[in-house]
Amino acid sequence: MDNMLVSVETVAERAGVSVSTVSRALRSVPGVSAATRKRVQDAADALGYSASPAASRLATGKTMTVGIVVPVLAKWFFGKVIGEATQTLRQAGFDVLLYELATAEQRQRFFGTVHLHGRTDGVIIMALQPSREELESLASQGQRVALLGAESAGVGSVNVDNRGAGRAAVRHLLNLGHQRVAFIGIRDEDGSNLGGVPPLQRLLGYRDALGEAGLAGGDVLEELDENSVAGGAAAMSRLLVAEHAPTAAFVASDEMAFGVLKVLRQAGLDVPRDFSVLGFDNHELCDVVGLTTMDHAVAEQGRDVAGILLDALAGLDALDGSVPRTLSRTARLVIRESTAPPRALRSTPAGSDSPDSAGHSAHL
Amino acid sequence: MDNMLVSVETVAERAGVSVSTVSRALRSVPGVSAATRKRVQDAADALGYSASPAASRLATGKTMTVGIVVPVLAKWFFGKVIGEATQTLRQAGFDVLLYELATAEQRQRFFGTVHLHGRTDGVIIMALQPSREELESLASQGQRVALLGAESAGVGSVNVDNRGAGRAAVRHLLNLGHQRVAFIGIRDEDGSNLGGVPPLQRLLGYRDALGEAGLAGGDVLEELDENSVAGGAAAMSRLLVAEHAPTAAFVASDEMAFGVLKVLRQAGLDVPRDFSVLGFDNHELCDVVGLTTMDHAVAEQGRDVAGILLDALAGLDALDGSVPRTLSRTARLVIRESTAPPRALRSTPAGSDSPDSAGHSAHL
DNA sequence: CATCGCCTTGCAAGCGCTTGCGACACGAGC
DNA sequence: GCTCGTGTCGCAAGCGCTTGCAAGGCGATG
Repeated sequence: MDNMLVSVETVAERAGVSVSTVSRALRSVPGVSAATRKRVQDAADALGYSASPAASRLATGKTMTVGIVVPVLAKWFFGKVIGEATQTLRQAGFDVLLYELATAEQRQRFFGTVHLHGRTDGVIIMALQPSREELESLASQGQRVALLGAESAGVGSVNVDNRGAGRAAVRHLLNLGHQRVAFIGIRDEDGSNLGGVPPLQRLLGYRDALGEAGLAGGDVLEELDENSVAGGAAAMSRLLVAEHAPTAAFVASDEMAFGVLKVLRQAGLDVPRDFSVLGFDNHELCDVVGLTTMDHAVAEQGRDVAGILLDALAGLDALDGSVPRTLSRTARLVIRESTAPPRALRSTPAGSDSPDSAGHSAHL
Repeated sequence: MDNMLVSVETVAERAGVSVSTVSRALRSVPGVSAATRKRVQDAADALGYSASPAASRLATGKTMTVGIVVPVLAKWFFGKVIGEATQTLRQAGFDVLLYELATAEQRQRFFGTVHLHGRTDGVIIMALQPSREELESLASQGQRVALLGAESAGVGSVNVDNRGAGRAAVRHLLNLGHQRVAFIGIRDEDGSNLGGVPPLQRLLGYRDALGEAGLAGGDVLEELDENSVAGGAAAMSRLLVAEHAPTAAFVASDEMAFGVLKVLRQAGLDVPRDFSVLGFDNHELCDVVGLTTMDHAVAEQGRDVAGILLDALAGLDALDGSVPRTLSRTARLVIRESTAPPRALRSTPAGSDSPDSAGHSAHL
């Protein structure tokens, strides 16, 4: 209830002990009898005391804060994963400092200067592949690091098997009978590698599947664009004018897939009758539009990466040079209404299935 | 380049001055000649020096950090608005600490204890209506406050005219000829008032419009549920079994509207031929599904609320007791393909318009 | 009964920065 | 030539907490 005027001293006086005892008692440091500890605790409660973080940070060197770095906040994936991570971190008593590195210039500035030192004990870097020097810079600032959607030797990370997932996704399309399957992927914005590694892995998985099916020889049906509805739409538009247009597409993100669905609709093509679309993320709106996609347990990833950083932070004290944990999960196919066999393969002649066979077509 | 070992002293030695001069020079405090200032600056740069935030916080009492409090992160609206706000804050040299208050219990704990004191200089509270005591608690912790989606005397805030917007939305439906317009709103989760004031205002606007049109007498067509796709779907399902089902609905959030569209589709009803839907937010996916909605410039709101807090923080020094700024913006209708005159009013007999008149129907 | 060791507690020295105040040098004004 | 003001700078006292170390009290031990 009281305000900023209460300091250790006030508590010490009220409890009739020294400040050092107060400090020890409140932090459960051994060396204080249960009786005094309780007395101190009561006094602190009564006064509404809360230790000044600045002072204890200065004295201990620990900030009990971790940073989370993301390329962009206003995307479902990041909101979700940050939300989960912060809950986990908060439970462990950590505050979280947020850094959005939207442009290459911001990224440059962030890694180029000593900013984190004394602000955070560790940092979670999401969907950004830090270079060796960048990691070293962080280490020299005393930061523990955990990566999500990236990997680096000696650094804890959580990943999904994007290549395997890409392959599985395309296999599904192939198994349905599609011969011409396109890939719509994420292009790095402004030249830098903001796109990250996962998108590339998905592309490789796509090629894997095509190669295994003996379909690698044909003309390439790979289109990259920015990771957004508009980007997906633009990419699909380009595909529509290809010499031999595809009958299905594996899209590297659900948001882009939404754009793809939009363009297909505008083109008068029915999904999945005329064209199949398979996304990636299992975005919360997939269910609404009936998009088949690859789910990679986004919430769990957030929890995992937070846990890994917490481990690394704990390992600071336990001086066993334990290697940081690295997790990899495999994505799973979620079938909805945007994928089906290609038209040519239907048992009934084209057009015989009613245009509005409700419940069997995607809804965009 | 160097690490944590550089402190003011190192810089002072290298520049051949005292630590106090270094401190003043680096912070552009008057009382240092241009020559020495440059010398100090060079020395600091050469050493890669960066002042320990903990130490300067302890000494000055200012943290150069602001907190952002949101009820949930994984929603498009919050991601967007936080993103914009953090950019603005960072430009002003502030770090941002993130607090997600997902449950009533977390909210209780957050406001019930002195947590912010010494951690942040101010806090932006989003979509949460803080009580008088809660605000006083924050003030006693030395926090400046700015609100988004809430109002309180003496506190800066940004708001949209939700009531006017609700009224405008319903007017649009009424003008199209709808007689039975439903309202689907946001219900507070777990009993607390997490729903906030804006949803209530939208409901009042709905009633305003109905009243003005002389339609207030009929049976109530108001359904509340949680702010999510599922919630919207559930609410719409309930409306479908009403004695006299509505022909249009104004939905208090786009996400809920998506759920509404989903249920309508499942029920075999065409939007907008059989039913009109009007949402709220102008969610980035509205364009994809063709949802008519009320736009309230989300990004601008983020920038505005950050600016207001920044002003309040600056006003700390300038001791004119200037009243905090309060902004209110009006939403605007964005027409897409989910609204149209009710079936009964069509110029052509029912059914004569082809079922797949592309470009004129919503796509869910 | 004296001694030793352990458990509690307090003292005081920092942690790295900021800032009021005094010291000093210099040019101006009488 | 002396005083005074202005502009630069350094000294040292904190800011509020943590922690190594020493002091004191106690029961256990020989």
